[in-house]
Amino acid sequence: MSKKEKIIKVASKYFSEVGYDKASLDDVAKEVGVSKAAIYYHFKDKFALYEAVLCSRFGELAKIIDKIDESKPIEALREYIESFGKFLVDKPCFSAIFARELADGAMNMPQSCSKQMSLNLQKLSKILQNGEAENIFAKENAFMVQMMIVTPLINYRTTKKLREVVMANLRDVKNIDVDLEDIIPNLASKIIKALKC
Amino acid sequence: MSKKEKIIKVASKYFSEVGYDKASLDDVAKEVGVSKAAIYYHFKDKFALYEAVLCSRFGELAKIIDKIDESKPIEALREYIESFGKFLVDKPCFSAIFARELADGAMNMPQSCSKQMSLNLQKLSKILQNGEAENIFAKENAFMVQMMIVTPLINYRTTKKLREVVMANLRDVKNIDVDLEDIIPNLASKIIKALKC
DNA sequence: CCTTACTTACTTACTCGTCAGTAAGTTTAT
DNA sequence: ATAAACTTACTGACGAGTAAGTAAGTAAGG
Repeated sequence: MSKKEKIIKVASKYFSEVGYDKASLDDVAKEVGVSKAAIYYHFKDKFALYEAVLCSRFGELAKIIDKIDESKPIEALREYIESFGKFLVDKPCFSAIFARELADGAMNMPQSCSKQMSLNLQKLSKILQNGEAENIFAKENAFMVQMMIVTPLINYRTTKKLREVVMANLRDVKNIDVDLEDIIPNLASKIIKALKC
Repeated sequence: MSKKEKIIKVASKYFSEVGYDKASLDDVAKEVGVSKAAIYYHFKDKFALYEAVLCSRFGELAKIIDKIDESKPIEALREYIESFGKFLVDKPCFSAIFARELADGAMNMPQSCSKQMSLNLQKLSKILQNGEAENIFAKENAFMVQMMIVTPLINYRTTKKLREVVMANLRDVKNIDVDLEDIIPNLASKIIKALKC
């Protein structure tokens, strides 16, 4: 792995763990084993490094989503949700970064990333429209459905500690802290049920 | 309104708009019309001010949720979702702060707040259990249902600009940017449908 | 095949701005 | 008079970004 790739990898860990502002490039440099100026050799500034992290992830995701066959609406919707879920499981840093980005109003999301998010939404929109044409789904606001899928999943990862605190507070509420992997098919089934005519 | 209350109000605006780290107490002080040291007269440090903001909001929310009559599961669930939604509409600063807190893993959420969040979850859990006992709902993970309710709603507010960007990218995907008020009953119906046996 | 010119990929050592937090003094209300 | 509610003016630390230097490699010319 090149130094540049290593910088991206370590930076994505820091951005994920502590957020953009608290992530210190001094720390990133120290962990990579280079000087801070080496980061500035490869990236124009802190934000360019963040862009590199974000774009690589959103690019991978968009590729996966793009492959989904949208002809059978229910199967396609399940695959859409499960693909997204699997991506979060595979890329543990992505959940927190994405969640922060949404919470932040996607204020500093590079154009290329928002374009790829748009493509994902377009895919979902087509799936829903096909379902509507076949009288399987009712007419829906695609963005809202997107939010129903994306936000519970990305925030599930980020709230692990919160679940522990809540479980400590409430002894009678059980079985709260389930693995993300088990949550995904459950959410998929619920959303499909909610959308079916 | 006392200076202290005014500080909390302005601070909550800044925390909401730019997040904890970027919110500068110099800016808060300037907008309130006091010196920064006046903030330190009323609050031990920046985090204590943040706690005050957070606790006042979570306290109000918990009071509202606590009043819900949980005997009729479906009506109670609808009221739970709509009360939460209404709270977000009434307190526009809360969405972003809550969203950031969840994205952050609720790392710096004061105990008193996580306790009140636990109480909300307990209410939801009771509603679900009553529904289960009456064979209206299946057995559910209350935390996951909580996430399905809370995360789309809080992130809906924060993603207004993202929706505009997406709509500019995709001309054929229409009617995405609906008011939060209209989203709430829609989400409530969908979640109830998803949970019904 | 070896020297010169140039590039790549860094390092060291700094600057500069911002911002949380404070010490000490001042005004205001009771 | 004295306590509460401030203000002024500062410190100290941290972190983004940079200027200047350098070792190692590559290409070109003689």
